[in-house]
This record gives sequence, C-alpha cells and structure tokens, in this order.
Amino acid sequence: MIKPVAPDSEFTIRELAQEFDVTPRTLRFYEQKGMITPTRRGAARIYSAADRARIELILRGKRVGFALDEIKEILDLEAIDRGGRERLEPAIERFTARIIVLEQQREDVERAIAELQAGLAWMRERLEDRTPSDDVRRRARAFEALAQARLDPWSGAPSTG
Amino acid sequence: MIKPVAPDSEFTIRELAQEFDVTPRTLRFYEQKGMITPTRRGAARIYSAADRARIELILRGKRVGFALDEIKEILDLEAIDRGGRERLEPAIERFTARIIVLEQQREDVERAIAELQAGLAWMRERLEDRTPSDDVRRRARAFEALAQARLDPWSGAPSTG
DNA sequence: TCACACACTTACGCGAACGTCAACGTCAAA
DNA sequence: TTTGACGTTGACGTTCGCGTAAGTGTGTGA
Repeated sequence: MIKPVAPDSEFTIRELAQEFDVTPRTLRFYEQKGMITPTRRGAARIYSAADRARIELILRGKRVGFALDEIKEILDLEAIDRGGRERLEPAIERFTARIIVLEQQREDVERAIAELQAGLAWMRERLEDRTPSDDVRRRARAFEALAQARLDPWSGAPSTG
Repeated sequence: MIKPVAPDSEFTIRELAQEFDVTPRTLRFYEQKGMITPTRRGAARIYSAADRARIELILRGKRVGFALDEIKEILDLEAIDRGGRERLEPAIERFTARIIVLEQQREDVERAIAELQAGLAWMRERLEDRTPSDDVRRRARAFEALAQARLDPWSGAPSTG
C-alpha cells in the first residue's frame, strides 16, 4: 500500500522515483508523453500530491497491461469530459470495452495462479523423491497434457505417416 | 471460452491462428523460440491438441504479463522436473515469487475495474448534461484528484512561489 | 574555490514481440 | 497448364518503454 500524503506536499524526482521503485528517467519519460506535468523550480521538477497520484495510477495501469497511451487517455478524462458529446461517446465505448478485457483478465490471473500452484505442488512432491500423488496429478492435469506435447514425438509412436 | 477438442485432433497453422486470433507468423515465432514443436507433413506444420493446449497457455500467460521466456520456463516444467534438486529448488522459488506478483495483480485489476467504472459513471452523467451527482463524485474521487493535477497550474493559485 | 551530488536536455541504443516483404514450393480446381 | 490459395524460410523493419551516455548547469559543504 502506498502511504497517503498531505495535499500540499511537494516531492523531488528522486523521492518519487525511490518511492515507486522506478528511475528518474522513467518519470521524465512520462512527462515527455504528457502524462504528468510537474511544476518547475528553476529547471528542477517539483511534483505535487496530485502528480504523485497520477504516477500511482500510471504504474497500476501498467501492471494490469495498459499501454502508456491508453493510460494517458484515462488520465485525460478531464479533457474528454470538456470535449462534449462527440468525444464523450466513443470514450465511453472504449472504457466499456476495457472493462470487459479487464474482467477477462481477472479470470486469466486466477487461472494462472491456479496453474502455477499446481506446478508448485508437483515440483514439491518431486523434491521429496516421490512420484506425484494422484491428488496432485489431478490438479496438475494441465501440466501433464503439456508435458505430453513434448514427449510424444520422442517416446511416442515410431511411425505415424 | 475455448472449445475443448478430441485428443487426436489435428490443426493447420491457419486454423489455430484464426481460433486464437493471432497471425501464423506469431505461431512460427513461438516455435522458433522452442515453445511449441508441431510435427510436419512435408514442410507444413501440423498441430496436435497438445500443441493447441500449449498455445492456449502461452496466450493466457501473455495476457497476465508473463514474458515469453518465462512462459517457456513454465512450459518446460517437465525438463525442470527431470533436472533434479538443483533445478527444482530455484524454479520453486521463481514460481512462488510469480504467484505473489499475480496476487498483487489481481488486486490491481479489481481496482482498475472500479476506477474505470467510476470514470464511466462520471462520463454518463455528463452525457445527460448535468454535473455529476454527489454519489458519482464520491466514487470518482480518484478522477477528481487527477483532474486537479491538470487544472491546478491553470486555474489555481496565481502565485505559489 | 573546489569538489561533489544531483539535476537538466539531447540523442542514440536496445530487447521484446512480432509485422512485412521477398522469393519460393505445393496442391487442387478450372 | 495455369491460376490462386495456402504454405514455407530468411531477413529486415517497427513500436514500445525505457536505458545509457554525453555534455551542461545549479546548489551546498569543506
């Protein structure tokens, strides 16, 4: 969890880079793409709490597979909002489509977790020098099928043509 | 949902490409990386049901953010499995680490969905030419903060330095 | 005043994951 | 036999998301 901060906080590029575990270069890159617009003190960038919130959203967006341009569009909701019906309606459609993708993705993530856990169970049993139990085999059914894809051409039927 | 198929099914590259909505080039690329090994009829690739299952896993892996090399490692569980303790133990750690990332990601996805839905509600109210209701505003709090990040330097305090 | 840390801009580089030719083979239908 | 759809193998091109210098301030403590 990211700690909340006072709304009038200010940050240097290095502070935020460290907090979010990215490089300063990354933050400058996002700025160059127009995703954040920190103010300046001289030439140095000063980030506000709102900038910080944007960065948080950018990184979360990335983690769930949004491209930077897509994240930018979300960040620019304000601009869309001021753009009237013509911009609003297609944006609503894109957002809706995105939500559908994300719901698919949530399912994907859950299946991936299940698959990795099945693989883990398999490996752990192997660590104990015994062949996986029936229970584990059942849960790792997917891996067995995959393994066969590799083994078949070598150990399988000598002539198929 | 992907339809299940008979275990002795065979597919051409185009069939699978269409089914999974990728180009043939993509499947050849995965093969070149050693992730699938379809048999040949002459020079033409013939994909088995197991190959198909592998492709399914590859694409799901991609959707949740795995790099192809990581997916390959998962697919090669069999090889790891035959590699003895030295390969098994680090693999177990990597799998475990991955699961943790995925669980974080599941949370990210849920928050992203919530945020997009809040944004949608906001936009829909705007479509009806009224300023968002308090309820929507509350749920779209994140967007308000983000909007401010943009508006502050223009409409905000005239002198802050 | 010097050194040093840290910032800035500009610009080229890079790996991943394919796209896109180009040039060719193959098989069935007309 | 020609046409056309579909397949093959290189090999180079492209986009994304930064990394990595190179060269230049800017401020701060010894």
